[in-house]
Amino acid sequence: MNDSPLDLEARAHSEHAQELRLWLRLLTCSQLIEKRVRAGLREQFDTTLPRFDLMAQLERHPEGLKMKDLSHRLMVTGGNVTGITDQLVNEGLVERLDVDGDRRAFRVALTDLGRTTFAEMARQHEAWIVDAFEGLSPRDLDSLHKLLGKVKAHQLDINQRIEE
Amino acid sequence: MNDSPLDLEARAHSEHAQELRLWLRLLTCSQLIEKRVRAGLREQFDTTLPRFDLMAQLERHPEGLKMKDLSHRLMVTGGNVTGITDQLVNEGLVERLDVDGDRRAFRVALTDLGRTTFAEMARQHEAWIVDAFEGLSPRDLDSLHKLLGKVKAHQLDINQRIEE
DNA sequence: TATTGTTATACTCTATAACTATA
DNA sequence: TATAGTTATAGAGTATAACAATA
Repeated sequence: MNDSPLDLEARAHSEHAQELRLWLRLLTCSQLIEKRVRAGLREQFDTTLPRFDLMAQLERHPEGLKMKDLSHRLMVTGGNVTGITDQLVNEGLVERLDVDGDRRAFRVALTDLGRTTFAEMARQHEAWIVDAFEGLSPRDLDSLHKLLGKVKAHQLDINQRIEE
Repeated sequence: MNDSPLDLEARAHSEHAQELRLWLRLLTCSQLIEKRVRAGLREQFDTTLPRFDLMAQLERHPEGLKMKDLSHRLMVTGGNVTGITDQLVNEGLVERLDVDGDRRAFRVALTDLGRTTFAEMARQHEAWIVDAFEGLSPRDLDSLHKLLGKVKAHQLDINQRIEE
């Protein structure tokens, strides 16, 4: 498969070099970890990250989530959620349940099989992630989390401005 | 298009909650920024991130890069590089040049048009990135860069072990 | 009229494997 | 035999837009 280094960080060269370098490093880190997670999900569970993410959302909402909520939470458009949900329904991991008082919508929820399957995947997923941050002290983890919190807050801020 | 928050961070709940939360936040941040960059490249330049990344590599190597080097640097397999390169060649942004002493290979390099086109894109790209990290002080930027440096080093470390 | 969800379509990116041509 | 690159294929993910059913 892929080799190692990737020279993505190579393209920083202006007065805003600091921001560019940071972005490229951020992108590199998340791509490297994400590649590992995707590969693991495919090899060990024959599944994909979007499917895992959808199930993760449902695990936190045992009563189920409407398609629209899923679409919003997963940051993808409706048609995609339909597709992924269909796959999971076909495999018996997920089911569509009625919503009282709105016959257009329904709740998507994990089945028993879905719950036990997800538990296994989540356990393994956790191990990959712990491994990914192995080199960092608890203090580092905390600093990183806080700094990224600022970044995230600013992004959501921008998005909100755009939506209005 | 997409709304705002995304509840991806919702799935953290074990003794390793710290690592999981960090990963989900890291993923969220890079996805939010990446979405903005992709949208901008599409809307303003009718191009894509992989194409931009390929051109960015070439800009740093005016003498050109071999397909294999590009494949390695961009972390994708050879067939993909052929495809993206073909597109860029068709649009006159990039060209394939001979390599002395190896008639199997050639150098891919930016054309004059490619160079001026890329310069424009890079200028805009930089503005998006600066904007994305607007809320952070130079000190924050630096801390973040260093911490992510540890993460990256560890990932490359793991990859190396796997390759051997 | 607006909303929920589906369907149909098209495009990009990706990996894999078989292939050609050089080395 | 090994390497550089291409081709062919298949699959995942995405957005868009038109559509049906219900509110």
